[in-house]
Amino acid sequence: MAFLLAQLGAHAAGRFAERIAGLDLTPAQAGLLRLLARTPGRSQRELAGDLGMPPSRFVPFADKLEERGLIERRRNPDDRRLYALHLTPEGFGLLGALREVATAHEEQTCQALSPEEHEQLGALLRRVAEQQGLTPGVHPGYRSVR
Amino acid sequence: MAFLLAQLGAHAAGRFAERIAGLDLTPAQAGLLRLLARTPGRSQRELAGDLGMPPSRFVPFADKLEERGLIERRRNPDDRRLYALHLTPEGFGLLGALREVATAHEEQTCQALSPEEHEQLGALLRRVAEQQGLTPGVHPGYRSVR
DNA sequence: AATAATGATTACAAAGCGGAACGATTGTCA
DNA sequence: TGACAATCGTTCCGCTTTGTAATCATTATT
Repeated sequence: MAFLLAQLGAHAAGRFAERIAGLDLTPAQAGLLRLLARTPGRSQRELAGDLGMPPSRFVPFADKLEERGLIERRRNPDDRRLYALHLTPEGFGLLGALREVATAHEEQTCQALSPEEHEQLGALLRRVAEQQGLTPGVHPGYRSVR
Repeated sequence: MAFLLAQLGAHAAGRFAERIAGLDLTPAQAGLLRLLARTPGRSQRELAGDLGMPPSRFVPFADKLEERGLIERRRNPDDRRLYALHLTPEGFGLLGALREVATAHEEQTCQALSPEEHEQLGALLRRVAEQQGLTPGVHPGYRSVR
């Protein structure tokens, strides 16, 4: 059943990747936008950690989003070593489109379930996730498997 | 909740990968052993398709397992173009160890649930998987996301 | 004031990826 | 029967992705 979980998880992740490709986003990019929406102003190293990538790789990764005008690097006056990353207004706009895609994806994925079962499944998964020590909203699948 | 599914799936897959690393196996390698245990004698192209990798990449992939004496390429007398892949006795032996790891992984993953809930979760996931058109036992996560 | 530690960045080598092309074998069809 | 297309396994190759180590600027430590 853990196999089922991995199988379905990969399937859901794959379908989601296809959908957001229409917005010209990869799953990792969407993950960063989501992280910035929830907690703005964090340093690149922190964010890289949450996304599971080495800091060296985060730099060109953030560059692309900055060039597209979706995120912004602001200097931290208290500590000029680190940047504070923020969403631009364009970034917030794209985040809105992202949410729409996410809810459509949600519906399509759980099509087989009644609303009650849907809720039931969510409750069970949350219990498992919590016991496993997963941080809500942080997706460990962006990084390779070690 | 589709996000939760992907998150948990990646987590489960990652932990499983760590476990079987002790057997010097990657998830894809374990997947091939499992496929061969269920249906021996299939061609490389078929197996590559199930694992979601191009045939060109399957060759060195199978080479490693053959060098370790876990699988065997037998010529098909009826059609000498294709090989028939089989598990060796050593391969069966390792498969046994693999099953033990899998059940331990299963237990550890669903620790938070009672036996009834465990069964309940499995039933829900199977319903979703079937409706989504997933082939039982075939893990789409070995291939990159398209 | 000197040295260590931290964040962002660059440089670079290694591995992984899939498509195209090739030889061997088999199917098709006139 | 013979020519041609199709299939399987394999090799080749360019491209991308990956993580580690070195570098520079800034801050903490002593």
